[in-house]
Amino acid sequence: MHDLIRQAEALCQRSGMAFTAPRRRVLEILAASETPMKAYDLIGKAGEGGQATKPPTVYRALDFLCQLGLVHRIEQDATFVACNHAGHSQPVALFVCNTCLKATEVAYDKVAHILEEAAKAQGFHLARLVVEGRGQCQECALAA
Amino acid sequence: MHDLIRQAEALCQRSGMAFTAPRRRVLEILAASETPMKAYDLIGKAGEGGQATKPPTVYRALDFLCQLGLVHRIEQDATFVACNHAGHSQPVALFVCNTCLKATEVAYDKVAHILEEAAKAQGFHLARLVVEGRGQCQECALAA
DNA sequence: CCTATTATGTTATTACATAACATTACCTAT
DNA sequence: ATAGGTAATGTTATGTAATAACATAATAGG
Repeated sequence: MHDLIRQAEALCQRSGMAFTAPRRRVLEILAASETPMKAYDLIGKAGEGGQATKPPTVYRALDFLCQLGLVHRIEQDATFVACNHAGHSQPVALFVCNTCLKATEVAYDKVAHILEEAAKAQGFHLARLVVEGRGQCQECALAA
Repeated sequence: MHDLIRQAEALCQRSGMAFTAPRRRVLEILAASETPMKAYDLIGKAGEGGQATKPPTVYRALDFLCQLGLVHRIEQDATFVACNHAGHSQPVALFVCNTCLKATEVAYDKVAHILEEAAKAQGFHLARLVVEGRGQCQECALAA
């Protein structure tokens, strides 16, 4: 979990990007969270000493972290989650449990490939792909 | 294009649901649009005689139409598009062109299947799947 | 040290969506 | 026919998500 912060530092160093205080705080909060978070929950906690901060501060940090692949945005419900496989940004699918709300991250190379082919068959060139699911995770299924 | 309206009528009749005026108007506007529309564009046009109406009116109609599979919500940018394959709601992927903004709908049974297997391998039971893409369509690629 | 660049701070606003409650339309059982 | 239930719409207000626009500060390269 602190791994993620160290990886972020390393990644920024290599790319010549600044791992500034707001970026660090947003990533720390997300990394510490069990579940994906809404932007305004972050806004309420990402200031100095856990205080509230302003929306643009958080949204800019999120944009930055998403571009680096350190954070993923879940489009279905506009939430954000820290990435497990920090850095090496392979395509991932995100499955969110309707019960515990935790997100499971899954690599999906083969699927991406099939979709690219399907798109290509229609002459469509894919630049970005979003694959998300909702359902029930194993733990919650067993608990039920 | 009026096909879609007729299919909607038939579908509602069969299911015992009412194809009311606001639902019809929202579907008509979406069916006539080349590109996916934002909710507030619909709110500006879905009233009697093309006048503006209130948000809940439109959001309720959209929920209804989405549940019936007559309309799809594109999660990436919170837009709505009329469905081509009205009624028989097989899973679809939506590819949006960054240039002309039109959405291409593609069936993806095989992909859905693979993803279900991938999820199952982690004990995750998928209830809903979102597959969306961004890129460039054939026409815009040729025009460039 | 100056200046271009990159990032943050700040204020205000725009865009997206729903809660809560009142009202209307329609069906059906008596 | 009509009372009562159900499903849908109308209405008001508010909650939630995101960005525009401009000012200020930090930093790196010449």
